[in-house]
Amino acid sequence: MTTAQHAVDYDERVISAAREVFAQQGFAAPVSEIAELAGVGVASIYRRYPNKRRLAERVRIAAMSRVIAEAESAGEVEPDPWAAFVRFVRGCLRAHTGIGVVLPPYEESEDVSEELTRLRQRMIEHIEELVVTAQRAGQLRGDLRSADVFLLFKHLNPPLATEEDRRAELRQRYLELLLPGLRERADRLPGEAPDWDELFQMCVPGGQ
Amino acid sequence: MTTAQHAVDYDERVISAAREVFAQQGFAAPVSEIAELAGVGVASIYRRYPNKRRLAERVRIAAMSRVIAEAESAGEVEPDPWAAFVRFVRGCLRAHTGIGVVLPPYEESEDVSEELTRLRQRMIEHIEELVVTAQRAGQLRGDLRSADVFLLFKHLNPPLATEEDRRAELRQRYLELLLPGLRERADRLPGEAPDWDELFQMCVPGGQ
DNA sequence: CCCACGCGGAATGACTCGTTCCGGTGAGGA
DNA sequence: TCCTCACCGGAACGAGTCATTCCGCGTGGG
Repeated sequence: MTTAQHAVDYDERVISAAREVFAQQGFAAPVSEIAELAGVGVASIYRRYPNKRRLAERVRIAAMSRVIAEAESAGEVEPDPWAAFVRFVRGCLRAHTGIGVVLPPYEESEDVSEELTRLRQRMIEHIEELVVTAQRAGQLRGDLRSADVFLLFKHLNPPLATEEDRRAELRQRYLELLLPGLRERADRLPGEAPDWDELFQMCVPGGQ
Repeated sequence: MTTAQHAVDYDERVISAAREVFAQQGFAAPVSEIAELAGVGVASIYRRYPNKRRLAERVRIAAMSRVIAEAESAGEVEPDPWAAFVRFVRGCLRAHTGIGVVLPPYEESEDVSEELTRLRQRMIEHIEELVVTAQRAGQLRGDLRSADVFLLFKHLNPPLATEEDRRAELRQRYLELLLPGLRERADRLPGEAPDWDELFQMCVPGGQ
């Protein structure tokens, strides 16, 4: 069964590379890049998946499962609702979760598989629960909706935003979430300060 | 001078359309789309600008000037430092300011014009001042840096993010800015609630 | 009524990317 | 040791996209 084992490894490397590439660059990323990251030839990818779209679907299903797992474990590990919520958000943003792959539609006319639809529903329900629980405890601002969580994820995964995100209304909403967090407050945690020079260089065009 | 006036109108329409298109889709957007939005033929654009890059440079210079103007007027109009800061951020995000065009580098090896460099410096100084002033007044969280403002703008302009933004460190930082704003607090303003159904449909893939 | 001038949009050539094809290679059997 | 053959990497192919250029037309001034 050496051969079969080998095939499994191959699969795993490909899926993992696809998650990373798709999450960072969106589904428009070239297959060749996935192949390179996985250290295989493109043909090996096409030998296992009929086309790019199917590969993407597999990756999405895997990523959604991870998000669900993240939500479940967050609720179990952290008794405090706010802590659970924060743990979930942070967990989803860890690279290996691949939230960036969960968010964007592959294409306008994607015929969504049944499995994907079911997972999506479960995922939403889990997030809903985390939000509502934290709100009932008076720890999460009451006007937050689970849709906001997706919005937040989307903005934290810049390259994945689609046409609609640009709508002024959504930007407005996002800003409303952000600004209150910027005001000085006694209970703010110190937190680690990033390297300011580096941050500047990365954020400002034509950086010195 | 009817002809000259006509040419000016033309120019203005093109620049304005370019700002909109570039801000929304990034500099990779096709020139033809700018032409269509401006209601002119592509040739008319190339008759006035030698190539796409030069057009982009013009647009950036115009946008940076507007950002600077926004910062100046915010400081003058609002005596309260926090209000001035918020007004500036909101002002930059208004479509006609074109902050989305200011942020991204056009390309790796862009030879930045002198004018652009000078404007960039002025812009940074203005933002610095707004931030520091609000901090001295104890209204803006003290760990905010002007670089954060760019980071914020970048994330509020999803399609413009570049390779580097995805670095885990930056995401981490951004999250730190966001999360405190989500906690329940007495002084939170009510604000207008968006249409949740619509928000969901836009944020969740395969939306019902 | 004629004629440049300026315009819109089609044509061109370079390039990217999904998918397929092909020659090489190494493990395993004779 | 040599032969197979299943599997692999990367080159090849065809379609599509986009920056830039070219061309014939409409029109306003003479």
